[in-house]
Amino acid sequence: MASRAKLSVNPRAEESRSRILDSAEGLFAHRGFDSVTLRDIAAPLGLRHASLYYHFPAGKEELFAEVMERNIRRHGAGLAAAIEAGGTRLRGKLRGAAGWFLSQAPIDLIRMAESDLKALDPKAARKLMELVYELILGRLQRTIEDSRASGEVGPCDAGLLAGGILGMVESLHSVPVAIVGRERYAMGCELIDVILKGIDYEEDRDAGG
Amino acid sequence: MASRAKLSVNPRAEESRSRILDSAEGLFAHRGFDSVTLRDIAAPLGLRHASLYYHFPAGKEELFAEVMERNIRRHGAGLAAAIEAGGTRLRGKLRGAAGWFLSQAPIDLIRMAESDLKALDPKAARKLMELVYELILGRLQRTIEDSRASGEVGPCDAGLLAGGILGMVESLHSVPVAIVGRERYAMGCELIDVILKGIDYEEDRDAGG
DNA sequence: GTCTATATAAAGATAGAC
DNA sequence: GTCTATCTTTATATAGAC
Repeated sequence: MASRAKLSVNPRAEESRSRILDSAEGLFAHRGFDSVTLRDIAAPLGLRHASLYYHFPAGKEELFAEVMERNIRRHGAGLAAAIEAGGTRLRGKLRGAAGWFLSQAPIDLIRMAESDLKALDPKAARKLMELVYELILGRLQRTIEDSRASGEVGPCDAGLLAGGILGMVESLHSVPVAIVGRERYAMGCELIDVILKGIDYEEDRDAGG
Repeated sequence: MASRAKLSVNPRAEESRSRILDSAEGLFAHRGFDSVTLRDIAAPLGLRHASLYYHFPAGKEELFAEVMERNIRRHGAGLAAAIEAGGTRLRGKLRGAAGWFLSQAPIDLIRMAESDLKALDPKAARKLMELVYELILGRLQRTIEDSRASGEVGPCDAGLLAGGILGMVESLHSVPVAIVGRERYAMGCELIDVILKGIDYEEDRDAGG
């Protein structure tokens, strides 16, 4: 975020740049690097794809890397806020997290690891993965660890659970809500309740902190 | 599987066709429809991409649809065998399932739903999704329901849990084993144990059946 | 800043030789 | 059955006008 050399301080340029990132974020998040073309990104903005090169001279790869970093940071910030808003108990925090994840485009870590990141140079790919671990998985993990420290839950591998919960909740993105006839958030809460029971969560114990 | 009009009964053709499907299966499973080219599929077989059109006259889409169907059926069969081999208790069955999933290329349902299947005509896409539900998620669901019926676990939404377990276990494909220093299968077992405890699994109760 | 026009590369697909 | 050769389309990317 800090090391990028800005081409201009023109507010019009910055806004245009930001709108491009917004458009690209949704498309890349849903369909991945290879499935999205620069024309897909430019068209909804009324732009020609060539115009994107003014803002991202190095082309698609640079745009994608920047979009992904922004996406992960935004996800992390939203997650932190959702956990915070969930209250002092772990159940509320995890429900908040689930609500946040399900309100956003999926974070498909499998596709990221197996496909998207292989299109980037290894250094950029590594950076993005580290951001995911730091801002998303790490946040979830620390939330669980805090509850563990305060005795709200029993012994458990918080890092493993964080990944498991994320994978579990994100997988709800692919369920056809119209067919199963149930809201994703409600399903997320039920799954979280199973996990909580599985790690001896007790609502009545003091949450500390 | 039954309705395809075979171009030939020549055993050489059938074998070649089968080798193409094998090559394509691994590539498509890991990287998805758009990221794999016909040249990627043909090259490792010492073939030119044009030769694929002999076996799949309708081109990439036909090849992909057939590969995916085969992949799902193979996955379902392997899953059934792994569950069977897991013994009579739910814990063993689910561990068998986890071991199977982790021995195969990831099933990325998010990518399938959000990206891959959109490249197919809706009828073919629908068929593939139904196969996933019938042969993979359905199998897991029935396994849980059987244990529920025999009193091995408490009340639970088996369909929801099946999806949750699949998403949870598949997400292990993206963890960097070299960094966390733990086998994926061991992590899968630990997550399954949490789920089982969360649905009141009791090893000692009679599993019935 | 965005455009048009174009270069270049790579993709899916087809025709016809062998 | 697989090849070579080629067509067409669609990408990314660049150059230069406005």
